[in-house]
Amino acid sequence: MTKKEKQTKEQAILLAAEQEFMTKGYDGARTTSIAEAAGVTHAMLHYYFRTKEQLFERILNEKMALMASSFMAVLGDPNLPLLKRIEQGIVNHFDCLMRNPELPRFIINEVIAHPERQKIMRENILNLTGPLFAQLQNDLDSAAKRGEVEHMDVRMLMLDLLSLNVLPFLAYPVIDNIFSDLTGDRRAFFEARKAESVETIMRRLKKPQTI
Amino acid sequence: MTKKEKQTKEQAILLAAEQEFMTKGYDGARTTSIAEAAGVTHAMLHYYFRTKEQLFERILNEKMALMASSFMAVLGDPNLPLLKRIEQGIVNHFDCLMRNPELPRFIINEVIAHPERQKIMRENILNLTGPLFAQLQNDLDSAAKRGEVEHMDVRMLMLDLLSLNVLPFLAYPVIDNIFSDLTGDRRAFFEARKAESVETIMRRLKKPQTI
DNA sequence: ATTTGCATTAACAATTTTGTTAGATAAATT
DNA sequence: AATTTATCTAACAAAATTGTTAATGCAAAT
Repeated sequence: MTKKEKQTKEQAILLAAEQEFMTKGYDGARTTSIAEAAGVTHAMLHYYFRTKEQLFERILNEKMALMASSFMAVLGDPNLPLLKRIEQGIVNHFDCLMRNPELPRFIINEVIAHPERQKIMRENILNLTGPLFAQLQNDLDSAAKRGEVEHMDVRMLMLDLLSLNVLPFLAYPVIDNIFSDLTGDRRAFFEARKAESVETIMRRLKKPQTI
Repeated sequence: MTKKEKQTKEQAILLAAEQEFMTKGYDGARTTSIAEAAGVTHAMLHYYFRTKEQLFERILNEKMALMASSFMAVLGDPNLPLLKRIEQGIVNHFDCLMRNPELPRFIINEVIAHPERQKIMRENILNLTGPLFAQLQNDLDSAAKRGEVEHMDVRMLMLDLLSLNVLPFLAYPVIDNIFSDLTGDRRAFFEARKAESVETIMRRLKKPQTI
């Protein structure tokens, strides 16, 4: 067997593991199912990755990086005017979620199941985004002083935004049961939600015009 | 052993099961841990509930009912003026979540893990809330015609509201890592989020005053 | 060509986890 | 009191699940 074919097998395991872990979580995933889906004996899985735990860490790290990049996306282009920038951030972030709809649920569940992983996450995300959030807070304050927007804590704004963007993905199967007619066309539903996120955040930020 | 003591044992198992299932989910829960936490032999667990699956169903049904009642809470008192009513709905719903912070995650995860349970949920929730949502849509339309609020699809409004209210609970451990200073005082954090939900939804609904 | 080292397999093993059962004990019913 | 029924325990059992290992094959390096 050539080197290329070896890499293919290892890759196949990683791919199958990603699928299994993302949909069933660590506890629900079975190493035998992963091996079977990858088309290899389950001994191979242990040969390449030692333990279920270590294989999982590979996937988790990958997804943590994705999570971090989604937090970067939300910040938008700092050269744009503030409101345009935030609108762009919302759209970027939402599009990122459309490409990775099960990402939030996976991260949340696994961080809660193993709180010791919170440290990894803090390092992965906070260090990258912390200074950028601070920068955005400055820009917000300036715009507020000029009367362009309401004065707001950037963290509260981010939470509003993340809530509106993330929950439809997190709770899709539940929403689908309650508002089935609304979600029938999945693509259209998410496009509508994206627009609604923008609208709601813009209204949260814009100063009401007084007479 | 008297009847009362028997009920106590059965109750102890249910209580321990609730704790275990809510925090670890079906896959992560162990019947032996439940029995141990309840202070009984694990044979007793099988004696009273036959299987892990059946014990789980008991807990799930209980939580589905709670979920349904939280959806009722969100609708508020129909006799209040529309905006007051919606504000009250948000606060009711949020308070309900404060008393049951892990409810949304539990329901979402278990419904996704076993899609056949979606039917149970539909019956539990949609039948109760469906007509009431339709009623609220009427009230919204009337108020919009009178120019008091923006015209909105009630389902989109509900999703905005549920998103803002639910996500802080769903993602608390993650948020806690990113905005640790904000969440340090857990109670204060949630009170602030409650107010923010109200503020954001009110701004989403109110017509901007034109000159 | 021989050696070296990685890749692979099949069989095995340990542990965990759920579930059962037969028999003992207590409670309720007659 | 005798009988019946429900509760309880300890031991056992089956299955699933993760992980190991010894033997084998194969490719590349020497």
